[in-house]
Amino acid sequence: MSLKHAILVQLETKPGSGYDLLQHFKGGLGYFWNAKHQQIYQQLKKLTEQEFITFSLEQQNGKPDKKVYKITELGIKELKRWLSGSVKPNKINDALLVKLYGGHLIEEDNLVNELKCHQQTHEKIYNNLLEIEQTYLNSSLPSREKYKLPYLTLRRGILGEQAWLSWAKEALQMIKK
Amino acid sequence: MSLKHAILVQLETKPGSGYDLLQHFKGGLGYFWNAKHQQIYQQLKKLTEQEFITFSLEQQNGKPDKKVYKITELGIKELKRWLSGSVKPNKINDALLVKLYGGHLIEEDNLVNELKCHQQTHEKIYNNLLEIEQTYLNSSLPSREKYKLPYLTLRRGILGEQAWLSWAKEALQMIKK
DNA sequence: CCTCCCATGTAAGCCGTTACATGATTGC
DNA sequence: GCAATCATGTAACGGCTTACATGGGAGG
Repeated sequence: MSLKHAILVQLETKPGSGYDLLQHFKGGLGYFWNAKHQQIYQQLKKLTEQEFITFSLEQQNGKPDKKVYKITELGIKELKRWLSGSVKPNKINDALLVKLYGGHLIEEDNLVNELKCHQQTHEKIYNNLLEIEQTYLNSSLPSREKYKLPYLTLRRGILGEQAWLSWAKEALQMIKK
Repeated sequence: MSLKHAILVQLETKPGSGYDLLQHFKGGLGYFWNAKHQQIYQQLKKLTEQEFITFSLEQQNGKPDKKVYKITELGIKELKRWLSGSVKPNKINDALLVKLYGGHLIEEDNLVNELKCHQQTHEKIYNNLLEIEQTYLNSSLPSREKYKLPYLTLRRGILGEQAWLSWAKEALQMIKK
């Protein structure tokens, strides 16, 4: 049930539309949570009903209208309540590993191709994260201080992807042998 | 929708009860998928209806009866079909990172404690995985060859946990500064 | 023309969690 | 006595995915 709180956290730092939130969830700093637009719009609706957020309509020229959401006092209270509680360690449900585990039932080429395909995806994400890190590291000291905690989530992404890529290299070598 | 296939993969290597499967999902080699008993029993029911698995009742002395499931020909066919397809990269939904991201709203001590608490959990998992690795590495060559692919999923776990622990160390240092 | 981007939603259905339920045995 | 382990399930609810739906503007 953290999508709600992931949205609240984002809106607390900066008001935005459902579409804006979606971009964040796709992009780098949204590394920590994934959501599709359908789910985001549904949650925004619920959060509005609960009065944790409000929205104002913004007209744009040449583009559709936007609903710009921002967090309310009540929303900040709820967010603080949630942040003060403890969260459960992340659980891992990785379909690729299920496939590997049962890999003896299929052709080796299939396995190798799948791994290489995933490797490419992870390399892209990794490079993307490194770019964002560079932007952070080149920013001013007060800015770096301000975004210290979000930067830590970025670091989690970077170290996680490094580990994934090391593993993939090792795995490909071992399969080919 | 991979829990079904995670179960099939497990039953393909060795028949077992719902309870046995649960232990696998909790223990080391089940690192790649998580499930609670309620969900496992439900899926076993569905898989039985679809005739991908069958079960036989086994009586035990001093313990409740067991339903020992095993995969059918049809089940193996279905499993091979699924294994031959491609799977999507894993998505990350990490509540701890959401909490960190919004950490400026709560006290630093809260954040540090939460991190340390998760650190302990991950250390336990890590040590557990290393133990299993030792058992694998000390096994006979034909055995090592046989469990080559499951071993790769174990390696994923080990490298993943190493990365997590490195990150946590870094994060704690950075927060305290 | 076709595709991508912007921007928002509804509805159906499966996936997963939480709560509830039972009952014997073993160890502290 | 109390908790843990073995062993299996049902029911309700909320989370998440997939499919369907609309509609204008920009660029190739």
